[in-house]
Amino acid sequence: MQPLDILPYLGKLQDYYARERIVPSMTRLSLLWNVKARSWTHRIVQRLKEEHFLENAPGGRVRPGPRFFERTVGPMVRAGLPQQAADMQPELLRIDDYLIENPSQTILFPVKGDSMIDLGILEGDMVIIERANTASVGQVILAIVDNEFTLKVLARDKDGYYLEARNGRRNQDYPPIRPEQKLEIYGAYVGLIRKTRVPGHHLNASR
Amino acid sequence: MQPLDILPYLGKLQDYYARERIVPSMTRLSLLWNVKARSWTHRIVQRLKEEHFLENAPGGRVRPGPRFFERTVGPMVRAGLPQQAADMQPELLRIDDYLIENPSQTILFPVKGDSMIDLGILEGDMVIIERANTASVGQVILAIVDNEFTLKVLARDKDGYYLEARNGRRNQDYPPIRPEQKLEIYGAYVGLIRKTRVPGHHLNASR
DNA sequence: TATAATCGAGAACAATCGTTCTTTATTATT
DNA sequence: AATAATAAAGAACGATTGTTCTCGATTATA
Repeated sequence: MQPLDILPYLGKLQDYYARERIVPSMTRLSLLWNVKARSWTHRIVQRLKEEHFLENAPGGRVRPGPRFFERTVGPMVRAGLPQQAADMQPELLRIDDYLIENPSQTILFPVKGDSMIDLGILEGDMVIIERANTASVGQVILAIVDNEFTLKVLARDKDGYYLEARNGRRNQDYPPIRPEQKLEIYGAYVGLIRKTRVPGHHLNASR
Repeated sequence: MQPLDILPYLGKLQDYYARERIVPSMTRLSLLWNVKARSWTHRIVQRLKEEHFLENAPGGRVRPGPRFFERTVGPMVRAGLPQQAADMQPELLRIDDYLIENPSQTILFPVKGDSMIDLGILEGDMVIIERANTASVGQVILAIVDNEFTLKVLARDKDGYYLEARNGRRNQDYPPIRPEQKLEIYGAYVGLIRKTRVPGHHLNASR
């Protein structure tokens, strides 16, 4: 461990960040930490940076680093019990972070039908589509065919590009789609979210 | 719609925030938005605050507001192109709010194996589990069997409760699991997220 | 005890910050 | 064509920023 015990400072900052979702300035950090000198606060911050609890952000500002959201693991952890609980906890934005890379280019589309069931895309799911005009063969894309959106696999043979479904059991119901003239690609399938719970219905509604 | 079209500005800021996880200063926002005057940037920021895309943070700084993480939801069945829908305001959805109802009781678990493939749960997906000690027959639950987590369907016959897989093609590989003594339920399957993009790999890497 | 390292405070600095005010272009409306 | 509203830029303000330097107090080590 470091000579300077930075963990109490880190704890206070973590609590503050959970409240305000921002790393404050040196002056406000000094107030939060009961440190009189901004220079000393500055030094503590640098220690926290060295330990990757904090890191530099553009504009000389500071943001949480990779270790900032680590949770201290208690001593009584049963074997096999949720280690996973540590990595993702209170940050509500993390799922969003995980799934969405370019927010302005990303749109959700509810799925109708079972034409892509072999890829685990079910009716009622929401597919995450990132806008793109091009794609490569084998990719799952959202295309516009006859003024309707269709989620299919982009394929190609000697006659050109076409769209394939992925439903092995009802293959005859989903023949390949060959566009009359042009194949308009709207975006690429980059992820999926599914909510199985009935809205408003709570599982443990014992109250 | 607002007189000043703030959505393009919002989009750029959202992308920036996805990268840097910080709302920059006015000066840097001006650079990002190609606005010459900091005063004009200031005004756009205030519009975004009025619409609750941004909000004030301690120290005169700015942080994302409640609507910052909303995603647009596109139409799936409706005929017509999205440009036609320009007049009607698009539906917005926050992924986290949509999926998670009780954050403190919710944990993500990565999926191993294909035993639940018939329900569209694939290896590599993240299932959303809400803690619960009880469940009803037919529900998908995360149970603890032999100190390991297992995602299965809760079933019951004359001999008592047991766990079923859902893989029609390899049924013989996943026989029903009958606990020796007690069946420990960890939580209920309430949703799923899937990221198909390879992390760090951009689809349109044409540079 | 002597000495070095660390802890903590204060002062000072240029740079940047958010904000406000004024002025000029552009657009829409009458 | 006249008028109003909006979009955009520029200048300037004091306040706050991150950083560095210096100097006493405390602690550990030799």
